[in-house]
Amino acid sequence: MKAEGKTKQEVVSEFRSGEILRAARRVFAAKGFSLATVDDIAEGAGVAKGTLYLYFPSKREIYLAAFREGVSELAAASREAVEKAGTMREKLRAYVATRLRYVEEHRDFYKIYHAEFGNLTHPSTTDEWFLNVYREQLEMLGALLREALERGEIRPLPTGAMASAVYQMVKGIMLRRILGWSDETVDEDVEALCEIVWSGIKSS
Amino acid sequence: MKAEGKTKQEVVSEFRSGEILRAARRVFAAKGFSLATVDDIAEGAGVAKGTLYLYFPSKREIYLAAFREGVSELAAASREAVEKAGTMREKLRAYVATRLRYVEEHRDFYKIYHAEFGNLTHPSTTDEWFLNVYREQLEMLGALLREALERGEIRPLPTGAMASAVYQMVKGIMLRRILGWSDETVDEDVEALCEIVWSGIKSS
DNA sequence: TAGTTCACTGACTGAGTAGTCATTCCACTG
DNA sequence: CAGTGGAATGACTACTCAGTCAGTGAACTA
Repeated sequence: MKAEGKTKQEVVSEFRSGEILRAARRVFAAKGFSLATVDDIAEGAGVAKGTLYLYFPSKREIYLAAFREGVSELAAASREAVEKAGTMREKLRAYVATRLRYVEEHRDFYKIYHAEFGNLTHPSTTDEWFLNVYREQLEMLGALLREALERGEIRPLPTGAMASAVYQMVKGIMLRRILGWSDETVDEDVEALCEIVWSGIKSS
Repeated sequence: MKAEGKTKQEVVSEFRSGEILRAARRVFAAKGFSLATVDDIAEGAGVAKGTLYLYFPSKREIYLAAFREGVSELAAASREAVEKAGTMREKLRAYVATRLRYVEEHRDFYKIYHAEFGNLTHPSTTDEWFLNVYREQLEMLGALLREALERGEIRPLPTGAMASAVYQMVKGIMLRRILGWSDETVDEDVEALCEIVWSGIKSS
């Protein structure tokens, strides 16, 4: 019972999983789930294919592990940013800024995340899980909007529709940046987006 | 040289291609490109697999044919609606309404269209083609916004970012409807969306 | 009626790939 | 240094599936 911190084995093991996930994210981002092969990932991680299966039970689980990490981080960061901010307008800006910045620094993650959205209408690879994540994300925005609505800060429009619109607007700007179609800096995009959204929903 | 209208063969041939494409759209919408099999489509169309290859050279071409038709229709309808409308605000409403209504009646198409967006960051199935379609769609919106900007109808924000935001907002509402998460009627969604967008961009 | 054509069929082929497992390698122990 | 256990390997298996093609039969033709 050598119970101090981490055993050597644990360290090595974590290092390996980490390397595998890094490689997986690169490969899945570049090719998508179906076209990426397990051999690609093994090669990218610098290990033999068999080794992958010592750490993960299947290709899908590798994918999910690579994906979940980012999704959780992004969701947590968004939530935290919103909670910290004061006024509705500040919350909005915090939300937009946090997400755009996160994606800017995790481009491989964004590509997977974005691709997975495409599967939302035919749940396959990630089954129900990601659908629920999306629902929760919208629900968080929805709750925020309902509160603001009660305080009369925003106009009386269906909050569900507003939440979808805001969420996807942000995602659209992310896509634009990833495709290299934006000349603006992140901050400029944040600024423009906040302007549009806030003018769009605030009570006049 | 029996050159009146269509020969019997042509009629039969068109009927077959039509049936195949209808089946293809159903299958691709339900499973996505990779998980859909050619056998699925053949079964859905009520013909043998070999028959598909009399009408289309490959799985990918079936997919593209099923996809292109809808994309072109939607793009044409959007453009036409916008051109017919008078003021900027009317153009916006025409754009939103046309698209939401089209998707409402072509749900299978929307699922393919939506899924294909996910591949935009790793061009594979549709290669460059769909990327260009998307670019053109944004460009149409962008041009519209630039004109309005020159006339001082909307506020001075980057038109590219605005176009992305608007486009994706509409797409987000489509997704919401397809997932069955919207209690609103199409017209109510159109109304809400127009409100948000117009308030968001019009000059104050 | 016998002959010809051709759309159609579906069993088959071959390529590609997820997952396995007998073997090798190496770090550590006594 | 010999012995041991477990991590790592990669050739191999089992399977899926896009695409093929020899064969069938129904509709025409002479």
